[in-house]
Amino acid sequence: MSTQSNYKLTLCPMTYVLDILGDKWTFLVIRDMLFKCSCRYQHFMDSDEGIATNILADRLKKLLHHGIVKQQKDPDNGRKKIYSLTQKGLDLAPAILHLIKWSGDYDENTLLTDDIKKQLATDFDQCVEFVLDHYKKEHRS
Amino acid sequence: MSTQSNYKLTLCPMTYVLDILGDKWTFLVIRDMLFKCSCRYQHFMDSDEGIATNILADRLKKLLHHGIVKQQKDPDNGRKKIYSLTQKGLDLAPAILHLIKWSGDYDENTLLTDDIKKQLATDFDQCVEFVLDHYKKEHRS
DNA sequence: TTAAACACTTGTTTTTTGCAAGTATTAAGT
DNA sequence: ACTTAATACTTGCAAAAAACAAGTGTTTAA
Repeated sequence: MSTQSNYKLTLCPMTYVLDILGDKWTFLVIRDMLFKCSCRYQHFMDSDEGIATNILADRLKKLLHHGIVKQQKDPDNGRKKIYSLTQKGLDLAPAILHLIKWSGDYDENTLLTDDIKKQLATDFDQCVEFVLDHYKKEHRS
Repeated sequence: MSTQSNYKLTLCPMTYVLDILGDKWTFLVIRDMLFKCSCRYQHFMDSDEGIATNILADRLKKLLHHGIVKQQKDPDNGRKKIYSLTQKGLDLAPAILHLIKWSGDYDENTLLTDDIKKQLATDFDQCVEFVLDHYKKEHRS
């Protein structure tokens, strides 16, 4: 970062990020897709955090509109819709994983194991790779 | 990440993160501290996004309570309070910078220069270092 | 000792969320 | 073909949170 002088001006705008992600439920929907392989409406509804159905519908619409999530019909059952992450959505993985790492460092009731905390600390990029590979594997079958 | 089997169970909990950061204004306060060297109430109030005073007071209280921000009296002027980030707060820098990088990749109206985008793409860790060094430098003077 | 700067608080309106119930579309069974 | 059920939502209403406007307490400078 050579142009030290004006990094304040150029680095700080977050409107785009916050318009899309500045909301707990949006984050949780993406988390469910990335880590729990949720891909259907009911999966998100069943999540522990208990999202309301109108909020879920709203957030999915927003995520579709922003091209973070895509939707398709289940070829085996036309009643079902399958939601999945686009590349744009997958590119959020490092940021989300960083937040998870952070919570592992500071939440005294974290559910992260010492093993995983250690891997996040020493091989962060590899952890991201692992998560993405795992996601792609699930979405081929 | 060797324990492939149950990473879903162990990686996904984000309650701690979202209780603290699952809110647009909290994020903006931290952003202002990290990138704009805001350290006083009025700085945050003056931010472009236009936070309301009661919301700002609430979020600062929350951030103090969670140990992300600390508060001290200005030795030169007892009317002023100086807010600054703790190590816990500074440790959010990589996650926030990742989100900024992401917005640079996908926001067609991004304010990030090509130069900075390139540096974020090729030397992400160095960018984090730079931001943290810059912060520490400002908070010594 | 008065006035003004700074960091808030309080009260009210508006917006968003959470909850419960209902609806539209597709599919499966008879 | 017709009924029933599954899935993915929508709608209406009460409660919570945010936005807006105004006021307050403390410190300091004149």
